[in-house]
Amino acid sequence: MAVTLADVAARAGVSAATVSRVLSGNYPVAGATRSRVLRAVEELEYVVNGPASALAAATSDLVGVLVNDIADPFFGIMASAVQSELEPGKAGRKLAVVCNTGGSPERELTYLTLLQRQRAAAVVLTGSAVEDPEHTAALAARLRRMAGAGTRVVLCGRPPLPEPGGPDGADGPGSTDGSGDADGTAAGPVTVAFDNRGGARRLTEHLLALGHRRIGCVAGPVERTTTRHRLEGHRAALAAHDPALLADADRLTVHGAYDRSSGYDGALELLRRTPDLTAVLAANDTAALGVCAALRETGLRIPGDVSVAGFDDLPFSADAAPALTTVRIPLHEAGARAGRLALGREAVPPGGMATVRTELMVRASTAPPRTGRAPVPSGGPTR
Amino acid sequence: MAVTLADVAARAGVSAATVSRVLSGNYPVAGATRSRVLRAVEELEYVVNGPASALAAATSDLVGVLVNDIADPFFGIMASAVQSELEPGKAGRKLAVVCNTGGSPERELTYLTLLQRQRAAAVVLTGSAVEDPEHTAALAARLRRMAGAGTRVVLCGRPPLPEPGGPDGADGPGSTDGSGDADGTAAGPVTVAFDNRGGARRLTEHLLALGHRRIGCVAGPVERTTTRHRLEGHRAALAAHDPALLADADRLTVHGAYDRSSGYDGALELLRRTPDLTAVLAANDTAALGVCAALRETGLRIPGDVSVAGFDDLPFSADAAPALTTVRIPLHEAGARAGRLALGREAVPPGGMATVRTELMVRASTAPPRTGRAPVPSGGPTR
DNA sequence: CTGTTAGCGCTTTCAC
DNA sequence: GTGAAAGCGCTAACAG
Repeated sequence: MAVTLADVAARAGVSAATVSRVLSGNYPVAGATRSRVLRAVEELEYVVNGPASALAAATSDLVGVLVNDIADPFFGIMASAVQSELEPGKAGRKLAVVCNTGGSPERELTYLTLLQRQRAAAVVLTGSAVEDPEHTAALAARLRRMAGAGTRVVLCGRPPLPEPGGPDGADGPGSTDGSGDADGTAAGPVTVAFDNRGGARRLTEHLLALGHRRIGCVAGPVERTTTRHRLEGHRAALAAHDPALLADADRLTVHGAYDRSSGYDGALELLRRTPDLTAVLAANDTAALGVCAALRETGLRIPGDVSVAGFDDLPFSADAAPALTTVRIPLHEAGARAGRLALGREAVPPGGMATVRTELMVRASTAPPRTGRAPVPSGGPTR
Repeated sequence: MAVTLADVAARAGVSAATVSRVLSGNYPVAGATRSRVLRAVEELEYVVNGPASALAAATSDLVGVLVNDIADPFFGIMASAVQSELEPGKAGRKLAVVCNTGGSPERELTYLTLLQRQRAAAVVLTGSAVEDPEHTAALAARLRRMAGAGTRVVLCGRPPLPEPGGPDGADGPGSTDGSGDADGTAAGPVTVAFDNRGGARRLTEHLLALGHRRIGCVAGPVERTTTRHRLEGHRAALAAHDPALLADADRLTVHGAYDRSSGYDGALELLRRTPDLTAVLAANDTAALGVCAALRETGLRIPGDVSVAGFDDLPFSADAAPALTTVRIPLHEAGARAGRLALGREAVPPGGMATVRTELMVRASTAPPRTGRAPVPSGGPTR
């Protein structure tokens, strides 16, 4: 059907092996022969058969990038950065496979299986991980197996995997061969973590310094590492400032997804519970936009009546009105680093983990609380 | 090294062929045998070798999705939609490969080669196409070849490919086999186009109806189909309303990328050229945010002094302050449809092309022009 | 430097 | 219903 190596070899008057060598370029070939082969390739419009070469060479040039939501720029930026590192010299070009898990543990595993089938050269898991112990164990086992088989595993924006840990009886055979395959490339998973805790803590300290005491939190989904870390940072700041503030923390916290409508709904719920709150911390910038919309529709001014802060510092945050105070995560740098790690082009950090610093970006959406503000105007939101 | 089909067969006490049949499920196998095989698979933690099976079956389960900028939600939303259609029943699961071309023609071709190597089941090209004749011809030829080889080709958000057209001598052998390979699946490229022209036209008509006459345009990159179509729609509306308006059209148009800073810079340039303009049309919503920022920093109010409109209706547009008047493109629906077409799960529309309607979304950023407004305040932007 | 020779792991007729 | 055998197209030792 299609043109094969043999066809090219025939036309160039050489053996298939020679054509293969010319194409992969990792072997000495006479200049004359090489150009003759190249010409034949051109003339026949030959295109290497990927599966065949992957089968014979037992390697593939696929790199999987798992994201929780590709429509969210948070992931788009990281994916783009990972991919930008995947094309060094024309030769070792890798193909990034972006897989959208939708945040579902099952799909995460499913895609990993697909990637495993393809004998992917590496996989990069981005964003928060689900904290269900069962899933975590299954995921860790799967990733360890892939790493053992030579696939590089990089975690970007989530904490390291738990160690093999506790005994795990009732398992099929072959479950004890966890040790590396004497392969050399089979280092365990590498992590590029974000300092969500520190960022959240600094953000809350900023609000506290401005004089806020009743700070609402529209947190992310429960059972997610990122959600937990940001909340922990927030509460640590509260505790350090005045342990008494912790008393109201639960009432001042609602959970939702990392999206606009969760911010909108969450803000309304918070306002219902605590009409006199003076600030709202959103799960991320996207949710912050929803919070702002809800406040505005309720008749509250930002930051006059209520201060609002986001997280991530996505591109649109600086352009929101008012510009959003948020915590910047160097997503591009983190993704690029993950990409290099996935290719083995960067030394693995000590302990297999690097933490990316986050930076507080103070902008117009936060200001000192207005003392003695009247509670929520009657009427409620207009939508 | 890894567990193979033969290992599973041995453990289950059957032949490799039987295991293969059980796994692919497209062949009658005795119930008892099937469960025995399945158990062996479980116990051995067997994972199919993708390349090997792709080689033997001469098909792959990869679907390539080419995007111009994965960090842009415009593409993220479409990619996500395409992918969401790629997993019907557990069985025929396809793996979406999102490739970021960065809008570069070379990379577009490079990725297509990579996909061709992998014998991708389908490729979906999203977003605007570069209009360089040479590239267009190369791209069309390449896509036709892939389609001829059985790969489904879908264009989403760009116009159909040109027909083979003019004679193209001086070509290698095998360049005349363009006709389908009697394969059945080898239909030519299918297109899901956006009605950019109509949307732009309606947007401009809206502005015209409000009373605007000096409308600036921060258009997208030159030589891009989307840019040209939106500009054509704009000018058609102008011409229909009053041909005299066309005279200033060129002076009132600047080009940039589809990003925030292009909108920012473009708005300043437009203001410099035409201080008394009363409205600005941005290339897309992201650029519109930049336009708004520039206007605000210049001391102009939106829509009081200048109306602003975007294009695409990305999620954040409704939350901008003021909420952005824009043209909604049903990106998710379009992407989903492209995904179904790529899988052959939806009938090819007549003529191989479907046009997705666009919808004018009138919000708060556009209003009647203020008559007799004073020109740009002195001082200029503060950044 | 180049050709020969074996497979890589799976799918798929064709017999039984 | 199941097994046997013949490749799919390429790479990777070995010879020469």
